[in-house]
Amino acid sequence: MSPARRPRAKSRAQRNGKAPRKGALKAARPIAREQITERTAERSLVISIPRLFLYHRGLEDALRAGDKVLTSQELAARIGRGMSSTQIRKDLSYLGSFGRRGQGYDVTVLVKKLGRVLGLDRDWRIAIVGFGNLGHALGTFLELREEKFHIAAIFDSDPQLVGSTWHGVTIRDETELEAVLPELGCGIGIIAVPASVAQRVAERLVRAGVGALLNFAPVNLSVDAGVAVRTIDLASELSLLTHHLS
Amino acid sequence: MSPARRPRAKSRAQRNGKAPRKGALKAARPIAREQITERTAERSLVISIPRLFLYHRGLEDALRAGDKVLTSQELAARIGRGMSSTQIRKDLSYLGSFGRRGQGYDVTVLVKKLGRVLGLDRDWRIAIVGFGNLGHALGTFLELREEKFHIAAIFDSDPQLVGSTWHGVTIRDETELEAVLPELGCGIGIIAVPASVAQRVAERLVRAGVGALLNFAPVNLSVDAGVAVRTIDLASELSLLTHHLS
DNA sequence: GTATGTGAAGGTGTTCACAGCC
DNA sequence: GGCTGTGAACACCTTCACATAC
Repeated sequence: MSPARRPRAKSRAQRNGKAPRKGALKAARPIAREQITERTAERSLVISIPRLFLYHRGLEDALRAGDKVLTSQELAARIGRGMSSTQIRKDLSYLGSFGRRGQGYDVTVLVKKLGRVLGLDRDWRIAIVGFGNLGHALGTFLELREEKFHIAAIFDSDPQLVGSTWHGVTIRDETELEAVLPELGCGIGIIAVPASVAQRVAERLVRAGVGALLNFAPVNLSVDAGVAVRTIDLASELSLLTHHLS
Repeated sequence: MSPARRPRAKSRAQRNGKAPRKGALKAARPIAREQITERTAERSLVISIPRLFLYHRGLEDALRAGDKVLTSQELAARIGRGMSSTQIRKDLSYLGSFGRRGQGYDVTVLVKKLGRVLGLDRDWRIAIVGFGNLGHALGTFLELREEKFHIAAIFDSDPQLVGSTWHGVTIRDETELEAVLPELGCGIGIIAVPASVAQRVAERLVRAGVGALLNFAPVNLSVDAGVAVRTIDLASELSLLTHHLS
């Protein structure tokens, strides 16, 4: 370590003579007593997955625009809103070294790498439960716009709907869920049913082998640890916006 | 300060003789050089709005279940997933002292307080741009399920739709947006148009006086600071789930 | 020169531990 | 006894500053 290398304040470790703390990695933390909830299980550690999606989208845009090489600054500018080039470099460095110093990042290489990390290089089969207005709209949207996602099963409790087909998929009665779903190999379930039955539907989907749920009912689903849940609550989203307005 | 009050490690301030740091509040930070982006502007400071919505929903559930008083632990259990009672108490303490020590929180008082903070005690008028499958589903959902939100204007570019009415609202041509919208007093705009035109629609909504946007197009909208934007990107949500599965 | 990659510093949000009160 | 409210401790994530590489 050469002299004149640390013009900022002295490091905390130097000041108090303690060894750097990062090594321990929360080894012996006392287990929380007041809650049975398992301790998150998800280790996001510095790099955040949602941010990687932003990068991926930005890079895809750049690719469409014809860029072959992109610097972290250019990517940050493309993404906009508060993304710093440093943050991008830091995140990407956790996936390995893909850039060339002095040049930037090869767009195709990086898109491919991110795609693999994010699981975008595979196709996914989806089951929709609840094929009313919302379920129908979601299905249409995905079927038309997203090549990676295929609607492989549809369930509803409305006798008027059950039996008809939609884009080649037969709409089945909700009671058949456990019987039919396992052999269809759907990893993802979309819950577009009223709030009152959402929890029950979630449990049944999980029992049928679905490992991830996208929930549009305004309830906090509780499912086994190991099952991923994302809830999109339109009312909450709107309320967030109103909060900003007042 | 009595003796025997600090069994944990000595405070950083004590160890290195520095005064507590929290006072300064990032006063003279050098302005970022490499980006023109304005410095977030949003101060969330410890308490997070989305979390308050969780509390609000949990309390409403409790109210429906007949609870009059709730402890922070009970609320945490009701919300589930990684909410700690400490976190709840800390957040609520920023809004004032509403609990009774030894007892808990009065549910009705707290619901009302949170509702006021979150802007849930008012009605809101919404404009929907793009009335295809998704726009239609969103409109129906809100009209039927959410009393606080009223669809007050609908725009589409499809001549087949323009002119017809839906729940008493006439569907207008998108070109009329600037002419019609200002006098309808819509604070919120929902963007349910294809990604390719979303940015343009956003700009026009903002010019027509809309202060908050809920965007379903998979693009990062860039709008004036001061306009709130929430983007719900179904593809990204699904991709997040797939990441969990692989 | 330019841009990446990365330890260390710096802030921010969460958790702890306990005083205060019922 | 129980539960709230809160300063301080802590862990996490972001930003800085600079060595390294092109």
